[in-house]
Amino acid sequence: MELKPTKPLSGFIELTPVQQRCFDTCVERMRGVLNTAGYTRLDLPAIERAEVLTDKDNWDEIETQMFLFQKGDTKMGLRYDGTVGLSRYIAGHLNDLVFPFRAYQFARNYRGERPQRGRYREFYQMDIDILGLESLSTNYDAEIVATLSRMYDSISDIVGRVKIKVGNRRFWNAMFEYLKLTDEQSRAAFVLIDKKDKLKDFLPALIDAVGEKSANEINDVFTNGYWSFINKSVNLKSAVSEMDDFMRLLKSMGIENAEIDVSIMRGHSYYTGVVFEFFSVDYPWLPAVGGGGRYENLASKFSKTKIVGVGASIGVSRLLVALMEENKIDMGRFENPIVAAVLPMGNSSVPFAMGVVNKLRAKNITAVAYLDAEKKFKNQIEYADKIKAKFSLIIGEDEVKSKEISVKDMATGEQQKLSVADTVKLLKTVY
RNA sequence: GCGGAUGUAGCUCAGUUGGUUAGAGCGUCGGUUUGUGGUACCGAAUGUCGCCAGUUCGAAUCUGGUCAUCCGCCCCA
Repeated sequence: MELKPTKPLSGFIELTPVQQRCFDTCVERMRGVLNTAGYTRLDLPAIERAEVLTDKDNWDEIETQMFLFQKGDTKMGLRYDGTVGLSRYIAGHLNDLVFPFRAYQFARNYRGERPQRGRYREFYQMDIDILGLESLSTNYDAEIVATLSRMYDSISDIVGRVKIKVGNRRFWNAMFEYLKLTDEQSRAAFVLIDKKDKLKDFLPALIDAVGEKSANEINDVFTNGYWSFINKSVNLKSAVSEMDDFMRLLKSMGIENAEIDVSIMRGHSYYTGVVFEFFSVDYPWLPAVGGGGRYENLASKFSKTKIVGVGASIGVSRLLVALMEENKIDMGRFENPIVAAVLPMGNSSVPFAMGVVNKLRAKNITAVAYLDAEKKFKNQIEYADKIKAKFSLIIGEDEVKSKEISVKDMATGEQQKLSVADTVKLLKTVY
C-alpha cells in the first residue's frame, strides 16, 4: 500500500515539542504585556465572506493571493490579517463596546502566495488595535508603537532586539498635493518610494513617473530630510509636526529605538496616517517582523459610523519559526519541565505508583508514570532519561511492601529510599 | 505567473567518466546475563534512487517531460 505524505503542505508550519514550548513562552509574555496595557482579547472567525475580505469583484485575480472557496452560493475565504475581521466586528458591536477600544487578536492568518523564507501560507499574527468613533487622537499612534515595542522587549532575550522605522502617509499625500501630481502619478510615486531600498535606479524611475522637477523634490526628502518641506504647504507643515509629535511621545514612553524613515509605506492600501515597521537588529536578513499604522476609513463598508483606528501586528511565526529553523534560539531552556518519572516495575506495582503520581500532581509537581510496567526496567529508566525528568521514582515489589520509594536524582545518579511524604517534600523543595 | 536550484532509508546527506546484491551518520528496535539511563561495543529493520517515457547490452547516474520542494521575483489585498 502506498503511504501518504507526512509533510504538511508547503508553507504550513509544524513545531516540535520543544519549539512549541518556546513559541508558547513568547506568546505568553507578549500577552502579559497586552493585559497590563488594558487590551481585550478577541477571537474572531478564521473564515469571512469573500466580500468582507476584498472590495474587488474580480474573483479570479484575487484567488491567487487568498484562500477562497465557495459553499453553495456563498463565497468565502480565510482571513489574511486581523484588521479586516476586526473592522467588521467593531461595526457590528458598536453598542457593546467602550471607545476608545483596545483589542488584540492572536490567531492564524492565511495567504495564498508562494512560500519562501519567512513567508508562510499559514502563520500566527498578534494583532493589536485601538479604535475610536469619529476621531482618535494621534497620541494613540505613539501608544500603540510603545506597546508593541514593549512586547518585543519582553522576548528580546529569546529573539534579539528590534528597531522601529516610522513613515507617514499623510506626509506623502501632502507632498503629492504640493507637487500637483495626478492620481496616477501619485500612485506610481507611492509604489516607487515603497520600493526605494530595493531599486537601484530609484531617481530615473521616479523621473519617468512624475517628471524631473517633482522627482527631484521627492528625492530631496531623502537627501535633505523631510524637515526642509515644513513650510511648503499647510498640509505638509501639519504632517511634519505630526511626525515630530509622534517621536517626542515615543521618547516620553522610553522608546529609543525608533527613527523616522519616510520611505516606509506598507502595502495595505487602507492606511492613512502614520505607518511603521519593526525590523530585527540581530537578524537583519529577516523581513519586517511587525508593523502597522493608522486607518481612518476601513470600516466604512460596514457602518455609517466613522470608525478610526490605529493597529499593528507582530508576525509571530515569521519571527520565531525562521529563527528556530536557523538554530538561532537556544532551545535548552525550553526543555521538558517534567520533575518526576514514576517507574512501576511490573503491573503489581502500578496501583501504588498511580497513587504516588496523584499525590505529586496534587502538590503541583509535574509527574508522569511509565505504565508499560511489564517492560524491562532498562526501557523505563531510558524513558525517564529521554524526557529529561529530574527524578525517577522507582517502585518495585520491595518499595510497595515497605511503602518507601527509591528516588533517583537523574543528574547525579544518586538514589535514596524515601517515604511518599518525604519524596513530595524533597521534590517540592528542589523544584 | 516568471527565473534558479534540488528530489536517494524516518531525518541529514554521500554515491567517482553509466557497470554486479545502493551507502554513511543520526534516529528507531534488539543485544552486551536477571531491578538502573546519559558515554561505549555488537547486531537488525527500513529504499519501486520523486513519477513517466526515451537512449543503452546495462540508468540513481545521460536526455525529454511531469510533479513536488527550496531560494528569489511578481504580489503583499
